[in-house]
Amino acid sequence: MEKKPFYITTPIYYPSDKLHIGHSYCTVATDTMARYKRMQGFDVLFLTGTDEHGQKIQEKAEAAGVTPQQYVDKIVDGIHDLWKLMNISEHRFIRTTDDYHVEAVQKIFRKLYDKGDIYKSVYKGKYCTPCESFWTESQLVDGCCPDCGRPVIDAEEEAYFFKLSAYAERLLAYYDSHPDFVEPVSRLNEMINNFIKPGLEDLCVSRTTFNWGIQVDFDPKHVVYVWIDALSNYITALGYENDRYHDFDKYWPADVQFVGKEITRFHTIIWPAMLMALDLPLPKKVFGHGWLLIDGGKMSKSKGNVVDPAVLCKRYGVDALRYFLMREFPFGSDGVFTNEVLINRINSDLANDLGNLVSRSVSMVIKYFDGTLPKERLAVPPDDELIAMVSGLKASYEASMEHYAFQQALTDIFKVISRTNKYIDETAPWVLAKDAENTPRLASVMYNLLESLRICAILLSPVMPETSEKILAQIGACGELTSYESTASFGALPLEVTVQKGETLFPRIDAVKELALLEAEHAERLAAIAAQAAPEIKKADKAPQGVASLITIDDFKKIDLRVAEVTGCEKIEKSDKLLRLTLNDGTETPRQVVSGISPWYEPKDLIGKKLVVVANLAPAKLRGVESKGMILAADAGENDVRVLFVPDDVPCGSKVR
RNA sequence: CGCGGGGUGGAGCAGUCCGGUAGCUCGUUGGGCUCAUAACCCAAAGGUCGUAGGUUCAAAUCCUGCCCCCGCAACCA
Repeated sequence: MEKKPFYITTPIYYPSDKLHIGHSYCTVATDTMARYKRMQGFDVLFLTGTDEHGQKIQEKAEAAGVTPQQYVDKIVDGIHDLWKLMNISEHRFIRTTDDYHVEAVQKIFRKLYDKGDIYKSVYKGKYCTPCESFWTESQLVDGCCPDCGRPVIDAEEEAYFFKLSAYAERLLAYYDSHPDFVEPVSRLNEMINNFIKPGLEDLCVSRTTFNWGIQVDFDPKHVVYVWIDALSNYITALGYENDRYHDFDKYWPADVQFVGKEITRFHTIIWPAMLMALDLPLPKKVFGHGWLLIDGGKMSKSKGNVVDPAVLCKRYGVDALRYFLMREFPFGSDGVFTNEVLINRINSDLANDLGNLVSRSVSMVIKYFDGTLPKERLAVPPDDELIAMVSGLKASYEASMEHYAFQQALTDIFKVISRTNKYIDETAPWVLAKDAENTPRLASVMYNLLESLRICAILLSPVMPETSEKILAQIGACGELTSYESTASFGALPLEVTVQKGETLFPRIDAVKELALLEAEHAERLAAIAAQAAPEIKKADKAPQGVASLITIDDFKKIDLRVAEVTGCEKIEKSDKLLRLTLNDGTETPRQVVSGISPWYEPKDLIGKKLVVVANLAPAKLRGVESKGMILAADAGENDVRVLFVPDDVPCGSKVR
C-alpha cells in the first residue's frame, strides 16, 4: 500500500547570525511532528532552510570582509551542525541561493508579470544622491540621510509591484470558508483587523538599491525583493518550475506550515495571495507559534540574553532540551525561558519521574528475577486502573498531537508515568519478594511496569528519540514491540521478557551549582560583547573623517543651538515614547518641543532642568502635536537615551557652539 | 475611544464560551517506604480569582466602569 504523503515546513531562517533557541524551538516542533507522522506511517517530507538574500546580509558580509556567499556559507554550515546536534530527523534543506531556486524564482516572477499580477511602477521615497540610497520617511534622521546626514530629495525609483490589493476579497472569502487555515485563530483576527480591513496595498517586490538577490531576468537592474524569493521556497523545494526535485504533485499543498508569530502576517496574507496568483492550492494550515521570551522580553544580542541551544544540548543532552521545549510551553503562546525553569523541569519530570521509574523497574526485575520474568502470573483487580489508563493513552495522545498540542500530549504521558510510580508503592514489590509464594504476583507487577514503560517510551519517541530507544532496549522491547500500532493495547510484551540494566537516563542536576555556573558564563558573554563593541565604536568615529561627511564651520553655524529651561512637560496621550515639552528659550514666547524620550524620563524629572535645543529646526508634527525644534540627547546604548543637561546657572537663550 | 493577549494560593498555569463546593505542576511543611537517580508514595498549610458596581437564589465565570502588565500598529525632529 502506498504511504500517504505529509508535507511540513519550518520558515527559512535568515542567516545573518548564528541561530538561537527560538529557531531551535520551531525546528524541534517541526521535527517532532515529522517523526510522529512517520511513526504513523506517513511518507513525510520535512523542509527547512535559509533565506539568504537581502541588504542586511550584504552589509554584514562587507563588514566581515567576505562575499555575501562566503558569509552565508559559513553560517549555514553552523546550522547544519546544529540540526545534527539536535537530532533533527531527515529533512530537505533549501537555500535561496541554490541554483534551482534562483531559476524557479525568476520564472515565477516572469509568470506573475506576464499575468499582470506584477507590474512596473515607481516607488516614491526620499533619496540621498551621494549615497545612492532610498529611505522611507521614518528612516530619516532629522529629515536627512541616516547614513551621511546630508539632506535628501523627493525621488522616485522604478520598481515592480505585486497586486496584493486585488486579493483582499478572495483572502477574506478563503478564511471564511476555511476556518482552520490559521491557528491560533486570535492571530487571524489580528491579521484581518490590522491589515486587510484597513486595505491592502500593493507590495513592492523588487529593488535596485542593492544587488545581493535574485536578478529579475528580463530587467537586470532589479533584484527580487524578499517576498517572492523567500516565500516561494516552499514550492521550489518540491521542484516547482525547476528540475532539481520532482515531487510537487505528491506533496503540495503542504499539510502544515509552522511559522513564528512575527511572520504569520506574511504567511497568511502575502503567501496565499501569491499562490492564488499562481493558481495553486493553499497550504492546509499555517500555525503561528509563540516566542520564547527571556527575562520577560525578546531575545536580543545587545542585551546579551541570547540563549545558545548548542550549549544547552551539550550540557543537559539533546532529549532533555527537546522535551523541555515541547513540554513547557503551549505551542501557540509565548513562554518565558529561564535556566531555572529548564533545570527544574528536567529534574522533576525526566530524572525523578521517568528516569527513576525506568531505573527502579529494571533493577527490580534483575534483583528479583535475574533479569528474566517467569511465565506464571497472578493478576488482581487493583491492576486494572493502571492498565486502563495505559491502554487509553494512545487515543488521547493522538488527539493532542493532531492539534499540535505537544504540551498536552506530553502531560498525558507523564500522568501515566506518575501513575506507574504510584503503582509500585501500592503493590510494594519488595514485600512480595520476601515470600516465594508471591512469585506469580510479583511477576505480574513487574510485567505491568515494563509494559507501561514500553507504551510511554514509544509515544515519547517523536520528542525524545534517543531516550525512547534506550528505554525500549532496557526493557527488552524490539521490532514489532516498538511500533506505534502496538501502543493501542496493553500486553504486547512477551511474558518471559528479559531486561537489561542501562546507563542512568537523566542524572539529577544540582540546580544551585548549575545556575551559578550558567550565571558566570552569562557574565563572561556580556563582557565579550562589551569588548567587541568597543572597537566598533572606534570605527564609527573614524568613518566620518574618511568620507565626505566633513562639514565646515559655516555649515555648523547654520545650526542654532540654545540653552532652554523646561517649564512644562507631559506625556502625549496614545503615544508610546513622546513627551511634550514647554521650553523657555530666552524669548518671550514659550517654545513647544516634542521628544521621544518618555521611556527614559518622567515629566517631573525634566521640569526645571536646562538643556540644549536646536532652535532653527523646521517645525514638524508628531502624532498631531506640533514640535518646534529638537532637544539634544545621546544614544547611550542600544536601548538607552540620555538627555544632555546644562548646568542650572547658564542663562536661558545662551547660544551653544 | 487603533488592534489583540493577559491580571486566579510563594512561582508558572488551567478553569471563563455553556454561572452552582476554586484545580494542576513546581515550591514549602509533616508523615510513609526502601526497589530506585537524597529519588518514589501519602497528607497538610497557603487564594476575599486586578478593582468598583450591577444582574442572579447563586458570579473566577454574565453586564458596566476603572486600574495595571505584555505584544502589534503608530511613533522616536
